[in-house]
Amino acid sequence: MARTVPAARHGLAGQAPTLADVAERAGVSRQTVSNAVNNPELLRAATLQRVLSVIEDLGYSPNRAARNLRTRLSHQIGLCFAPAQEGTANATMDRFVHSLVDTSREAGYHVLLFAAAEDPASSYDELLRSNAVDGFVVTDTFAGSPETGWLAARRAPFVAFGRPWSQPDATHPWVDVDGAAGVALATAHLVERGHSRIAWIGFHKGSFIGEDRRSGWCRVLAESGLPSTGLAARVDDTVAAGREAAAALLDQASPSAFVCASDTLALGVLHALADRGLRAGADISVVGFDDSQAAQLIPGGLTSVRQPLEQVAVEVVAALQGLLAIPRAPSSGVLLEPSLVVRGSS
Amino acid sequence: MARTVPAARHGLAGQAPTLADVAERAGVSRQTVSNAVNNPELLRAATLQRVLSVIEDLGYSPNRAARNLRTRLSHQIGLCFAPAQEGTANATMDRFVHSLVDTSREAGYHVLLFAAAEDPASSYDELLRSNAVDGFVVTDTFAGSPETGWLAARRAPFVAFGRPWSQPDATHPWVDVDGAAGVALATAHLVERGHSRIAWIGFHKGSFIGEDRRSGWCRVLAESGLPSTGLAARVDDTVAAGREAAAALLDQASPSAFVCASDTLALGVLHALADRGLRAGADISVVGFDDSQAAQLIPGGLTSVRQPLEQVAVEVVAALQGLLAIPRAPSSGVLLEPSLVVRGSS
DNA sequence: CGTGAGGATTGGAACGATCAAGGGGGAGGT
DNA sequence: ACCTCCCCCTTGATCGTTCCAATCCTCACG
Repeated sequence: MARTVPAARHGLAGQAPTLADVAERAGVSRQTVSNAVNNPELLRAATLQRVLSVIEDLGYSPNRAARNLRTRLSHQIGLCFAPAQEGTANATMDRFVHSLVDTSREAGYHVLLFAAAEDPASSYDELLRSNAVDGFVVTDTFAGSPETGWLAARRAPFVAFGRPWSQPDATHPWVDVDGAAGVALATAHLVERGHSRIAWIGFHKGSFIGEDRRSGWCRVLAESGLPSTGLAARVDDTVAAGREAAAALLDQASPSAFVCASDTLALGVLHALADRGLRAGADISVVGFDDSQAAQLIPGGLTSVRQPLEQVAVEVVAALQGLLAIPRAPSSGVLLEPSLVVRGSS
Repeated sequence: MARTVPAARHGLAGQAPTLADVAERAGVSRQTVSNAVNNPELLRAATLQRVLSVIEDLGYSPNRAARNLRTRLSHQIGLCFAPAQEGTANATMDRFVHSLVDTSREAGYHVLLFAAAEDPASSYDELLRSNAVDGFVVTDTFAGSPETGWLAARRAPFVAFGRPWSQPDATHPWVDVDGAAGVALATAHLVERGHSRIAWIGFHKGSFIGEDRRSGWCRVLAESGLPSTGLAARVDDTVAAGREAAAALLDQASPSAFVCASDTLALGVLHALADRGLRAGADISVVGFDDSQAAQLIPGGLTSVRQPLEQVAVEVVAALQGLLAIPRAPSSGVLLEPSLVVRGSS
């Protein structure tokens, strides 16, 4: 029946000190130590000082599991990690994830990665039911993904990076980058450079993102009184498709510049130019979208639209915090402005 | 004094069912439900069946926090996420992280990301003390990072992606890719193509990785009876440095091919070639290292050494599992062979 | 038919934190 | 002197799971 005396543990190496250990050593109760950590303003200055110094001495950190169990909060955010497709220049994930991790840390959250299983819903569901995460950050709502609808129905806290294109009645918070504005920047830049026949290579018509970006091109051309007919192509997001589309446009519409919906497509254009001995920048201008490593590093450099991913992360975390503080808060969307990074290709 | 009857909870939406709920409904004890989940072989077939179907009905998932608290295991792996530097073509993180997440899931682990704070040790320490993770995966031991030494001293379970170059007496498990073998592949490939003056552009002498990779170049040249003197440069890992080094070598040593320690440097070489109107592949061959997006997508394509990151992840997880199963297991290192992806630049 | 062996199942305690409610004591008002 | 209030701190209960030891059941065997 002999209960282990807490004091006996102090010697045991490898045994992390608990709140009770700190309490005993500081001569206060467990709750007081807890308050010292979570609500320091409740303690008298002298007591706080004493407790904190013991915490320091013992190297105490609250046990996450115990805290999570009691508070029903994990202080973890789930993120489904979809890496860049091989063969594309998509560059968002790396930078975004880093920003998200940084921002989350400041907000007291950790980022838990998971991969989508065969059944997408089950991964989310399992994490949620088991209380492993407090909420989710959902990216790639690009493709009109079903996750958002599913999570919303389940009343799970989540913030989307990407607008709910296909569900105009969606009520979840989201953060997105104004692709149309980015492409408008790019197009205006080319107009300013004196180009009058500016072509567009974008995604298929079914892509909301593609059409949104395209609208920026349309708008600036219209505002500038420049032609757009016959100057647009809509293709798959691959280098090969961009190359073919560029070749066709060069043959049929003699453009002097290309604006592309992605760096991948822009690289396709560069291929097509190289095929004909044309020089990017000098002979034909090219602008991409995403500011990928490839855009930054290829000889000459590729002018590209850069998404403010750091700020996206900040807004996402802010929205998620709001959501967790007030579960049924009114939803809202945040639209951020991208910038244009000018390099040798224009 | 009225205790809430468990049955009362069934109606409450939003309240996740607990083990006790399942037990009551299945007419067994909590422990039996626990066994059904964790040690099904202990139950009689009929009982197991019954319990599992109730679990299914109720949509029960064990509460992670409670389980972690009791077992002192979090089933989470910590990974310090260092994104690719802007302005370089380093491409390892994205692919590796994805593979790690996938492999971990199969092994029953989740990946927890964190960012290195000002004090590197404190981030690791806090996660460890608070029991947020069971172990770590440490990358970037490239720079002879102090984390490994610190973690080892703390007897924290961790596996390094990267050899303990600077600590030959290190006893932790590690997984690495044989850079020398990769560069040897690349050099042999160029020799086979008929090149006899093959230059090397690598990292500064202090870089163990750089010297390792360089040794692959040396070895193949020696084996082939080809010259190496005057054909090597050691510079910063930037495009600009690669460009300058290539220019200098072209002027002074008239090489017909370049092998580089990174795609970043190789892109610098491509710049230098472009500066002089030389065509990569046709006039001068170039091989990079890392198979970055830029290597894959630039016009012509850049031949590059590709690390088997998927397999690295598998080995890392396996090593970590072993470590967690037997804390003081003898350490071991795993060295994997990279492959060469041949593209237009050679 | 009792009995022991061994597998299946159970109840109580514990993991380490927070919540909710309950004191002790000094200051201030009556 | 007494009551009240507020501040600071303590005590007991609880979150949902697993560990441990004990109990129940089943069945073969003497």
